[in-house]
Amino acid sequence: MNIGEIARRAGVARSTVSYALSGRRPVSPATKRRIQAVIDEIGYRPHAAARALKEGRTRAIGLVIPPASLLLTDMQLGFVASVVEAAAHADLDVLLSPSGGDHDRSFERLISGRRVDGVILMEIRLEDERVTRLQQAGLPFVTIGHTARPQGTCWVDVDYATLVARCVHHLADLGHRTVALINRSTELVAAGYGPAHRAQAGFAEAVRRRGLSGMNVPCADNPAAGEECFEQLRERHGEITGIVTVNEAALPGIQRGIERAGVAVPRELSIAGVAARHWAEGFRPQLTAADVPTLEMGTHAVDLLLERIATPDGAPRHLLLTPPISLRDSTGPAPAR
Amino acid sequence: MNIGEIARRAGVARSTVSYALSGRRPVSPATKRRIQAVIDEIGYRPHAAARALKEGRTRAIGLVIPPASLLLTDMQLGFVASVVEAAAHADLDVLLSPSGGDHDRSFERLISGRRVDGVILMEIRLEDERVTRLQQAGLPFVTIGHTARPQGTCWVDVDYATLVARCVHHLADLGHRTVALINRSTELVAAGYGPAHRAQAGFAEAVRRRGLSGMNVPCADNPAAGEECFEQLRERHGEITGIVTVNEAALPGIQRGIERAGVAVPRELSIAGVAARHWAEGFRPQLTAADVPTLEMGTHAVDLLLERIATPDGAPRHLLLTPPISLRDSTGPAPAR
DNA sequence: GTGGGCCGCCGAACCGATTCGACTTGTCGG
DNA sequence: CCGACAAGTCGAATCGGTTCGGCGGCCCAC
Repeated sequence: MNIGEIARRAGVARSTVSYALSGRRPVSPATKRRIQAVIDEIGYRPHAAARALKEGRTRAIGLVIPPASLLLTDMQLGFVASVVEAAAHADLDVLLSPSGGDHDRSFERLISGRRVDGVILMEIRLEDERVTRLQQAGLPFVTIGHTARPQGTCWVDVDYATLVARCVHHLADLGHRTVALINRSTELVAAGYGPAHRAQAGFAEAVRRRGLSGMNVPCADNPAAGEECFEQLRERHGEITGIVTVNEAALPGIQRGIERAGVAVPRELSIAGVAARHWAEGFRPQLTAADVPTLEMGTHAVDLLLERIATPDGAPRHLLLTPPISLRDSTGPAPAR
Repeated sequence: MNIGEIARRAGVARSTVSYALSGRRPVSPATKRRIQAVIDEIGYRPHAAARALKEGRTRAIGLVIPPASLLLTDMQLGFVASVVEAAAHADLDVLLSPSGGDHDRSFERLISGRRVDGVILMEIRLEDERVTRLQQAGLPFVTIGHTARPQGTCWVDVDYATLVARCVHHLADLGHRTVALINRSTELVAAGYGPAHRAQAGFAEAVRRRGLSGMNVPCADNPAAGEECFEQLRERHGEITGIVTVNEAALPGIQRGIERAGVAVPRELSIAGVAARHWAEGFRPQLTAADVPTLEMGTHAVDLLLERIATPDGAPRHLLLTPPISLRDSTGPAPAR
């Protein structure tokens, strides 16, 4: 069931079959029909490897995800899903590669084995050796999130600094004077994870501008940590009336803490944040939040990558998204003293 | 940077380079060293497509996942992660293919484009056309979960019927007389989703054997549905003292319902279930449950697949796992009347 | 009637690896 | 001293596509 077999059965040359399928040269309607009939009959499809070898491109992209041992957050999962979706739409296959840990063989295979035409990188660090590696290999790539020197690369990101700042402004507008940021974990910040850094920076700046008193609280990415974090906050800093959170995975824990403490939201305490819509709407009461558009981001990443594959020497394009804050039920006027 | 270039620089024939790398024929130590030196210098790796073309295998496997629009449950995510992990360990690449919905092009590309050496299928239905398609294509495959006629295929599955039955027996042993099963959604059952069917069957059988009164309650895969489901159960069937659940995604909602209703677990109500350990331990109080060994299952699936690829005509092997029930804090003696 | 141009198709080269048969050495035994 | 044998290497064929140059036949214009 190769192209030669099709050609034989249709009584033409292999090249004619190829041209009939690709349309790169005219083929008479009669011949085209005969070829198509044979193909329909035996269900032929070009051999991907043979085509890749000759064409010099694989019609596949790589998606580099955090190592599997760490559980993916819902947001990361959303990216993966949307990238896969968008790629399928563009008739591209997606090769999954865990990176970090001891999985660098997989990453290396992807790159130097020329298995893919381009790569999408998730969970970028401010200094990221994978970016360096891809640059030196000359393989087109797009990152979700950006490094410390974002100019030279293509990326899609959410403007955490601005979004967190907007949350702070929103709370300040409602009269809150003392607010806290529940950030990602200390380890992530130490590892140079951009969103955590930028959230912190945006928070600090907005707090300063509005003359509020604010504190930055690190929190691991899981419900238990969220609950503990919330309890400590209540215990030690009872004066806080507004919370901003960028830690999606901690939300269920925060909610649990709130309910156990019997705090009324938003009457006694307001909460705003940055989260995937799915999580914001799952929160009780529904969370006022900037909804991270994971689906759009995956689509954009694939689009940018395709563009870059087509013109590798074009100017690198970026996309910094600033989704609007959806006002839901978790924020309200600051309680009277 | 192809094998010819290496050969040229090392002053040998291309075939010699190939033999030096594969070791399929003896090459003198001196030549081998010279070749290795050149390779180390310019960082050569064989071109995956060329190798695949000649060898007739791609060193990649396909992983067919539910369509991305549906959010993956934590358990499904665990499978994906463990398959990717295990594959990386065996130096295999993983091609992701969403299936169902309008994504069948992607599935078809995988198969007839011979992009992969084998396929792992998730979320199998009792009657599944993808299985039929793979069989007729003669492509080795392993399913996670099994169809109505499991004899002819390779699969790895969790014995839902037995596990649910064990939960029922556990509750019965503790003196509970009226129990409910919180199952997956009505749609899934209607679509012929095996685990939901088998959970129901196992529950019914165990309830009958122990002479309990029991009811089967369908529930969608999300927290909100879980909460509603729990509330209805309390409202209409207050006599229930034991709950068995196989609906992982509903757990947070169930927990919320319990807390809002102020029910004491396990004093007033016992809960047991089947869930990934991660979820069972995240439940408050920690959930007595059969921990679905997602990590093991992915590893086994890859192992079975590799075996099948090596000997496509061997007898199909299955693996039906029955993990033990971990006794945690959510079950206790039935309350006295 | 003949030359030019175009349409439709064919044959061969090529992509980068693997693998088989054959060839050149060198060594050892008879 | 010559033949057998083994070790080490080379050249060519092959996998299944795509693509380039060329060739035959037909139509049309001069």
